[in-house]
Order: sequence, then C-alpha cells, then structure tokens
Amino acid sequence: MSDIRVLLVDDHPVVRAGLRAMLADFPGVTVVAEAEDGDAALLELGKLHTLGEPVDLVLMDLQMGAGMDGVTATQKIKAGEAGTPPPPVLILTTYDTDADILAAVEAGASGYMLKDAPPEQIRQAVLSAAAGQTALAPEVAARLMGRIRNPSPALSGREVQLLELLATGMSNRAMAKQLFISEATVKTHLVHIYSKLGVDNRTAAIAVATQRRIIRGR
Amino acid sequence: MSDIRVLLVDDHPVVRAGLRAMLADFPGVTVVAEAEDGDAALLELGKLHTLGEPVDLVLMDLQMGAGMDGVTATQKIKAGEAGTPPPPVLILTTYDTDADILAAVEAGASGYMLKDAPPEQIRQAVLSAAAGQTALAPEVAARLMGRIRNPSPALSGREVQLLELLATGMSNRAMAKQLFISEATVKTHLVHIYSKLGVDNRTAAIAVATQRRIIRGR
DNA sequence: CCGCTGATCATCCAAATGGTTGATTCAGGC
DNA sequence: GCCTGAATCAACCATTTGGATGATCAGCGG
Repeated sequence: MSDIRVLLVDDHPVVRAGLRAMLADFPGVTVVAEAEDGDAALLELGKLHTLGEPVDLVLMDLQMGAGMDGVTATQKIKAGEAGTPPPPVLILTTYDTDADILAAVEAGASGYMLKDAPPEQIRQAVLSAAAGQTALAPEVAARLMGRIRNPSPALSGREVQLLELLATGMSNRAMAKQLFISEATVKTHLVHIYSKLGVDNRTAAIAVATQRRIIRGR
Repeated sequence: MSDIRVLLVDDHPVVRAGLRAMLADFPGVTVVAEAEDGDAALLELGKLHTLGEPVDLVLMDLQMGAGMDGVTATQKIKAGEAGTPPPPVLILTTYDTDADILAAVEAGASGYMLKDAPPEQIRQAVLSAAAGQTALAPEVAARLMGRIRNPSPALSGREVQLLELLATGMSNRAMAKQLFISEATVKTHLVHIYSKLGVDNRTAAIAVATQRRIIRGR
C-alpha cells in the first residue's frame, strides 16, 4: 500500500518545518506539498489534482494570518470539484475554543488536534483521518463530552451570539438593533448569561466566556 | 570558532521539532538541549552549567502551558547563578502584544521574534542575540517605533494597568480597592482611556485594546 | 394534550457607569 | 522657576446596566 499523501497548511514556517520533520518520521506518510493559507491550499489541491497526484489528507491550521481561514478553506475543500471525493481535512491548531471546534466540525473537518499534542497522538490522528475516520484530540473530545454530560449550564445558541457581540463592545441598544430584537430581550438574554456564567456584569461575562473558551479572544 | 550552543524552550513538540530542524540548517548553531517550560529550562541550564557545557543562547516561547512562563523564566535566568554571565534570552513567540513585549524586554530578554518569521530572519536573530546584540522582529520594532513617533495617543502605564484589571471584569469599586485609589480616580482614568482609544464604554475599550495588542486576549 | 425550554417583550426600580468641570500634587524638562 | 503631563480626588447629572417579576408564543418529547 502506498504512502498517505499529505498537504500541510500553516502560516508559520517554523510550524511547517516541525510538522514536516515529524511526519517524515512516521512510516507510510509523505508530505507532498505545503501552503501558507487557505487560498494557497486550494491552489495546491487543484494543481496536484490535475497532475493526477491526489492528496489523501489536508493537515491545516485554523487561523492563518492574512489569507483565507481554516474554516472557509475546509468548506471549500469539501464543496470541491465534484467527481473525486474531497480529501479529509485534519485541523491542527493551538486553540480549543468551543466555537472554533464546532465551526470546524460543521465545515466538514474530520478531526481536530492541538499543536501541543505529543507526536504519537498526531501520528494516530493522521492515520485515522486519512482512513476516513474521525480524530479528536483527547482534550477536545473531553470538552465535547463534558459539554454533553456536564450540566455546566450550557448557553443557548442565541446567548452565545449575544456574547460574541458583547465582546466587540456593543451596547444593549446596538445589539438589539443588530439582532432585530428589543432591548428588553437583550437584557433578558444577558441576565441569563450572567447567571449561567456566575458573574454579574458584562465585562466579567466576557472574561469568563473567553477563559472557558466559549468565545474566542483576539 | 565553535558553534553557538542553544537551549530550546517551548511547550509544543511540533514547534520544538520545527526549530530543531530549522536551526540544524544554520551553520554554526547547535541545539544542546530542550525544555518544555521555564522550570525545566532552569533545570537544564543548571545541569549543563555543572557539566561545564555552557549555553550561549536561550530560545524561548513566552507562554508555556502549565509551567513557569517566559517572563519569569527570563528574570530568573538573568538573576541566575552569579559567577558566569547569564546567557542571552531570545523570545520567540506568537503574540506581539505591547504589554508582552515590554514585559519581556524589562525582564532582560535580548530579543523578541515572532513565530511566523521566515527562517532567514530567525537565523539573523539567533546570531545577533548570541553575539550579545539586540534582535527585534521588524513587526515588533515597527510597533515600538510607532509607539514612539506616532502620537496614537499613548496610554500611560497606570492606564494600561487599569485596562488589564478592566479586562478581568472588575467593577470600578473593585479596581479602586485593588489599586488603593478612589473610585473617582478610577473613573478619571477610564475617561482618559476611552478618549484615547476612541470608544465610550468599557467593553469597547477592552475590545479595542485587545485588537491593538495593548493588552492580551486569553 | 401537557409540560418544558428558548426566545421574545414589558415595566419598575436600584445601582453602576459615563461625561463634565475643576482642583491639587508631584516629578521632569527647559 | 515655570510649564507640562500623570495621577489623584470631588461633586453633579444623564444614561446605561442590572435585577426582579410576569407574560406570550413556538417547538419538542412523552
């Protein structure tokens, strides 16, 4: 059986070098190309496709400096040229925000690993993902499990949405307009958010939500 | 002349592998040890010191998962065992927050590079730092220069301090207590902060300050 | 059909925050 | 010695937020 052909996508040369070195140590895995953002990744995919040298796995970071981010890139890859099935996408990133994970999974990623994972874990993930299976980092899996079993009062979708706007510094009025609801409703949502997060004002809510990775900082 | 002996400190195996691979390509540079956090780094330094195999340069990330962070590690290294001069510390990190940069420089770092820097830049920085010179990433240098020449109304130290507390979700009263000043003073500072950042409420101030890398998100 | 949850809105009141003005002190620079 | 900027505080008032209570409605599962 031939090697798993991998496309690396990361904007940090250092990280690409690390992955390249690491994957070189995994028997049965070959890095066939690299890209520094989503746009370049799509280009590479197309190029390799027309050359008849298909990619078996895309290993991609989520946030990439200037270019197209990982989520949209994943969507586009999955939407991709019909005809051949699109390659599985394994996300390898630094952040394990709830929002990020969900977005990546929804976009069609087959796995979500963290960069601080030990090589062996990464190896397993690469093999699983290339084989069409799902590969989640233990931390990520734990977070998702915890989210299901643990009644750490889950925020509703609307509430998370509110939080995100909140974090941009909008006033209640502004959020109300943006979401086409009344200020009263905004306040109700906020009160619920506060009680679920165990805080009593908006800045603390942002701090906690950021810390708990419900929304993302920066 | 013998090689520059480098100690790598980073909590991400992938990044360590990347740096190892990259430095291996630089003639005149040898990685003699690795550590995954500040504590381990200090241990390594001690060990190598007693072995009579001194380190010429510490290449370190700023934030490292569980262990001691880069700033305190830098301080300890610089305070280090008297007798031999402590090795220069080159910070190589992902974030270029004003606060981070200043903290690192104050702690005694001789350089501050970003992980997305091209290899050549990193090579230059390693050589400069090992030679006892200062090495700043262009982005970082630009930020510092801009901060000097550009009258993008600079926040005073006290104001940044306020902002940091603000971002943790504290109320005016709480901040006043914490800083041993009156609420009136807190409010005055906040008003100044708002006008300098061009916002009109605390959450927006946090959002802008985070965006402009005056304080750090997460 | 009933009960529950999430989303929506309203009203009322108390507390926190924001905006303005003005004043004092202190350290540094010219 | 004078000027400036940072830091400190006060008093006042308008606006925003937060907290409590109650109500309606749609959808989902038993």
